[in-house]
Amino acid sequence: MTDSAKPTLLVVDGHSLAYRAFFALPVDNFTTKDGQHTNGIYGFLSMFVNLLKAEKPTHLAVAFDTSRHSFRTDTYAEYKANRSESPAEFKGQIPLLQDCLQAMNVTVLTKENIEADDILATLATQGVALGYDVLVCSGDRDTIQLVTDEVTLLYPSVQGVSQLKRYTPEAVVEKYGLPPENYPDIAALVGETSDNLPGVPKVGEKTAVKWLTQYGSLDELIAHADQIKGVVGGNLREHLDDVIRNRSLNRLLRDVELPVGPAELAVQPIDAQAVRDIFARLEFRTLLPRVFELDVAAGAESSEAAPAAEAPTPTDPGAEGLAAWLTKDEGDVALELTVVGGSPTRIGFSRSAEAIELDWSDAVADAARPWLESDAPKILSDAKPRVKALRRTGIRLRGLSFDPLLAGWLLRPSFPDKNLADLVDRYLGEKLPEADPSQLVPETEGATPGQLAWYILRVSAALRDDLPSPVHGVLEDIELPTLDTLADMELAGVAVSHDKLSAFSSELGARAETIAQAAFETIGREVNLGSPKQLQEVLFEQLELPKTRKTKTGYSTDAAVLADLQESNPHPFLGQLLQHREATKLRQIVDALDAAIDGTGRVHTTYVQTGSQTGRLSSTDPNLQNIPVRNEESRRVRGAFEVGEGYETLLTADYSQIEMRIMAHLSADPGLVEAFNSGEDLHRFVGARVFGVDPAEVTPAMRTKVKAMSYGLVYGLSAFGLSKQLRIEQAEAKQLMLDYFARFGAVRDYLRASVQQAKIDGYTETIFGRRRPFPDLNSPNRVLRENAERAALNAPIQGSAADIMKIALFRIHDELLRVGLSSRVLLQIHDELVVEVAPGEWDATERIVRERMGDAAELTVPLDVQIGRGPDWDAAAH
DNA sequence: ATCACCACGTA
DNA sequence: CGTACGTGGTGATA
Repeated sequence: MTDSAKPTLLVVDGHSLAYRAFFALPVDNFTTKDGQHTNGIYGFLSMFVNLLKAEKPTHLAVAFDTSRHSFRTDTYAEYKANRSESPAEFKGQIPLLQDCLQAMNVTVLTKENIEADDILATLATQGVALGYDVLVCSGDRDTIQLVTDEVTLLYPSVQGVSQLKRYTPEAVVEKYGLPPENYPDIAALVGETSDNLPGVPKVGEKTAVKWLTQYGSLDELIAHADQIKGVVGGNLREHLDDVIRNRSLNRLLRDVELPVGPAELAVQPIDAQAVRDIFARLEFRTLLPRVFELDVAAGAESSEAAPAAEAPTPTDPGAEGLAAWLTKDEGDVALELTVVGGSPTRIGFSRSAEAIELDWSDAVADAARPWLESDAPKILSDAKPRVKALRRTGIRLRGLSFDPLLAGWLLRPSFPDKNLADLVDRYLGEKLPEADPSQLVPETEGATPGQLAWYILRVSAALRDDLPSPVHGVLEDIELPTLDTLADMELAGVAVSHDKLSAFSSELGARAETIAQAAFETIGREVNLGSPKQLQEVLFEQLELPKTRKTKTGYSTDAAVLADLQESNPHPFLGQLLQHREATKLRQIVDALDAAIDGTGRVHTTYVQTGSQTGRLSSTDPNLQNIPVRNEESRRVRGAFEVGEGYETLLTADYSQIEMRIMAHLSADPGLVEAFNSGEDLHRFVGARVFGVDPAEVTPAMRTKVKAMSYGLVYGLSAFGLSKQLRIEQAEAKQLMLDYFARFGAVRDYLRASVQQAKIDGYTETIFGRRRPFPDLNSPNRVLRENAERAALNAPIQGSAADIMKIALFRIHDELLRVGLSSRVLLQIHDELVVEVAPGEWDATERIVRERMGDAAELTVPLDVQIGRGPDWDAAAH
């Protein structure tokens, strides 16, 4: 605040300042990994933060133009007409800048047909009337007319936006020789090139000031225009109309109707989480502390500093008191289990404002067991590892009713919060007390299990309020049952033969070595064949092969590129390199898998339930969803996945063409629906339609083409991409697409409509109500927008397939348990399941798997399930 | 130690 | 200029 007790109102022209920043900052340094330019946003915010820090306004607003069209262009069509269209890269930054300001709780004002400076003029006038000191910050000279004793203009100097010159009445007089209210007169005479307002020829600032001083005002000057001598006098008389027009156009409106007045513009605390979110998206790092510092300096009651409700101090009811506490029927219970090395060590519970906690012991386990195994609803955060830990102690937890981590992912699958602390921060605006891990004796105590349970309870209530009902349905009907199933699958693991793997590894290692030596022989020196950098030297400098596809750091040496090179410029090194890559890659997979085998000969992956944006699972440590299958040799890895001891055989089951079936269902395309109901091979059927021949006459080449086209559809493939994949001319690819859509037009219509709907809703939805937001669908940045369009096209299809598989998976799991079979599901690979079948259970298991996969969803086309049987994964494939 | 990048495995 | 993932090596940073 200024020395006086007067409030200070700061009004800023966002458009003109961001525009200056846009040209002042090099775009190369301000582009996110997605390709979004941020130089204008960054430059503006940097200047803005400095401004707030220096001036400490009590009231604040930022105004923007809505378009280049305004009431001024209505009166004078050429107004600003000479300005080149502002670049799309700039325009795209404005909405994001406004998002930033919104996150900082700064009022953003715009008005149709009104320029930002008119909004500034209006607020300045109203502010003065209310007795405020006013600061106007604009890059438009016309705002000089606003300067008075109470209104100071901050104008960016030519050096850049960070340097602001203060225009007080004295400063204006010093610079222009006339008081601020006369500046528009000067401008009217001189003209304003940037606004396409021509003035009087040969008249510059000097002459204008001389005349205005002499006659006292523009009106007087015009009245005595005939007295002015010389060429300039004649020019003035000839251009009087221009001068009058200029003067009327450069007068700023001071009575624009606005939704808020200065009094409602009091500076607000920032929304810390929103600022973090948007800054993370824009990849602003250094700006974040500067903005937060500002908040604290202003003494604003920031959300960070908001007095958080105090976590209760948990009591220990003892094993005796525990059962009684748990069976009180008084509302939701959250529980937190501390797990160390896969076993429970401590357990905490919370109900409303109460919290209890106990060390884990047999007595505690026995006291809690009836409740844990009952249907009574339970809330756990990151439940899967805790469910697993309990299961290891022989307790099968039931009644899981909510997991805030899953709920948070369903709500924002693109930015999943990693842990409870993130959720507490985002949904409660509080800091979860955490022990400082860097200190042996932490200064701050971490929350105890009982307190964590209390936080889980509250954060879950907040999340429940935010979950749209279809999304809540996905949580309850799909994700929670799936979680339970995954816990069992991970615990079971899959038997993998160390002997097979180590033999294979040695073979591959020896082969890689032989190939490497031969390759070194070929090029006459030894290089690291695993280093793309060194390979580029060999290929493009030493061997002088033609340069290939560019990457960020040079030229690509990937397999597709090498194969192309081999065709155009055959060289023995290329083949050797490809073979070496194949052998080392395979060995790496084999070794990683081997290393993951536990003491009982089994490998336990971890399924990350929040691991994708579409609803699929992901698999880590090790990833068992990318085990090779595409060529004969690599399938030996699958051969190492064996039926475990005590079991009879492996069963594999997969959905055939599930994504195309979902397309048929969603688009209701009569041709595609018929294809699936006819029982004919899909690609043969489609090929027959597209090429107008009998199914029997569809050649392999035709089948390959429509197959690529069908699969490509699901990903938003372009004619360009299709031509590249099929190695055909773009024109032919284009024609293929036309022929395809001539027969299956409803597919194209559906895909178009689905993206269109997503643009309106801001998200896509699967058949079961899973949503995925797409903020970039309306982005002016073409790369960003088109990427979002393809992802949005794919999301409902891939996501619905994921939903269907999850439903089938947990129903199979549950039914196997319910009917008392020992057979168990081990792996899920998106559209495939691997099941370990106990002796004598083949028929029953096969029937359950087939039926539950087949009826997991009611579509207009059947869900086809292929089942195979064998002693190992490779042999069980059909 | 940590990160970005390339390359490559799967559905 | 084809969606969704995870892993491991290299080479540059800290």
